[in-house]
Amino acid sequence: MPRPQPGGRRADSPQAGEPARAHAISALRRAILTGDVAPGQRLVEEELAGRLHVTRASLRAALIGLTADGLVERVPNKGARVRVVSTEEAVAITECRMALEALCAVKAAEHATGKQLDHLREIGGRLRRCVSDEDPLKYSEANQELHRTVRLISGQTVAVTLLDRLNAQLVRQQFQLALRPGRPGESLGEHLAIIDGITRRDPDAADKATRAHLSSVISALRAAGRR
Amino acid sequence: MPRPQPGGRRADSPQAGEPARAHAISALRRAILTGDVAPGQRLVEEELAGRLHVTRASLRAALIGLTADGLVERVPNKGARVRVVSTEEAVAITECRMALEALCAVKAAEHATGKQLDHLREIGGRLRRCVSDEDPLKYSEANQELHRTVRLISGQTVAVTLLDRLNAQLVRQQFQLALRPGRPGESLGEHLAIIDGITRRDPDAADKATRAHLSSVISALRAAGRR
DNA sequence: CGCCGCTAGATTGTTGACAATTTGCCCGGA
DNA sequence: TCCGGGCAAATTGTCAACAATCTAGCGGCG
Repeated sequence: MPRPQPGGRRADSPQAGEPARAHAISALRRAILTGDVAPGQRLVEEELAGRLHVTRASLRAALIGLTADGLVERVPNKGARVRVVSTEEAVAITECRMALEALCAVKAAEHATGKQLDHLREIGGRLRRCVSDEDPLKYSEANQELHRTVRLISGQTVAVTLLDRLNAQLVRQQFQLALRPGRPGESLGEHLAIIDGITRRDPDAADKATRAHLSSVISALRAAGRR
Repeated sequence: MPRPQPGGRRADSPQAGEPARAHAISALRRAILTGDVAPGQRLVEEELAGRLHVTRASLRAALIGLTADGLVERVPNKGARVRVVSTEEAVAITECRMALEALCAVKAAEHATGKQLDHLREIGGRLRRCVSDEDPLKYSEANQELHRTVRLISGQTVAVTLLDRLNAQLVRQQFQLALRPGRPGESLGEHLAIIDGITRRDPDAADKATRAHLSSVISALRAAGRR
């Protein structure tokens, strides 16, 4: 039965448009990001199509889209696999993040509203609390929100789009990093420095703080990759 | 010769793999970049498929790929159009370029081989000659090669990939810019400064020169957009 | 005379079947 | 035993037809 009745289907894909393709994309993306499908694993079109209740054509379109996002690798006539990012690639990606996030931080420092600055300060307080409570998961969460907020304030939609793509490729590494004991406390000062630079409306300080933070992330990535 | 089938398609699409899709992508991309199809123009699947001698499925896959590259805009159930980049968007894109090209310039200054430096100097000489000959087309060409070479030397494959995408969206604007009288002479100094910084292996100078150059490009974009 | 619903055309989204390519395996021979 | 040809299964690439959706023009009604 190709038509799942209104009550049926999954509990997702709410929006209309290209239902099958959109559903396939979001489901696959989620599966990759959460690790439900392992990196390097083959993605056989027919099998996945069956599992997601879409046709091969729709799933193929989804694979093409995810390939552009860097989450999937496709080689002609051989098939698609979940992309594996080596430590070196992760470092290179983070270097690009450094350049782009610094740009966002500068712009954020230049034209943030008072309300937005309050939000940043609030996040800073939350980060502090998470460290003293030794809650790495919540810390990682607040961390993500910090970066996201800085981007939002910057208003650099192009840079934000690029950053979102880059970050999606690193979720696994970042997750591992966040769980390393001591890491949150290590990065807290760097995060606070970024917030400080922006709230003081000092673009240069925000730039330097962002770069310092991501340099530290690169060191941590390298250290984690060596094991 | 790969395998010219007796039926004889067109005189192109030489490589194997996904012949139809690849052919459609390259043909469409070329058409968009050269302006054969105007920005904002609707891209009707059936019509294009017929023109390129591929089926709608293949062409649709190509459209999805080009959408990810930012060359095409697709809205569900309404169709695809050639993406138009406003002046503001062009500026935002160039700001991202600034961040990423500066990164490449720094890396290039840090680890370029002597041979690569010779190549840069050779390009510098060519730029000078084009200005004194007042040949804006050749200048633009050499300009492109300069940026491409810097990226190549940097070895930052991730940044290069992003930059290629960003640049593809700007070809039209850059082309218009290059034809403005006086513009080549204006940017010559900036380009030479970039080359100088890299050949002197001075990352900081390369960084500053690259940013100065792209700031100038942004000014020129704004000026051109106001008319 | 102007506005609303409606039908018809055009266009996109989806489907299942067909063709081409790759890969692993089996079998015969040295 | 080891090697190579070639067959067969699996998988991807392509195709043409079908269904859903949107757009525009037209006639009826207030």
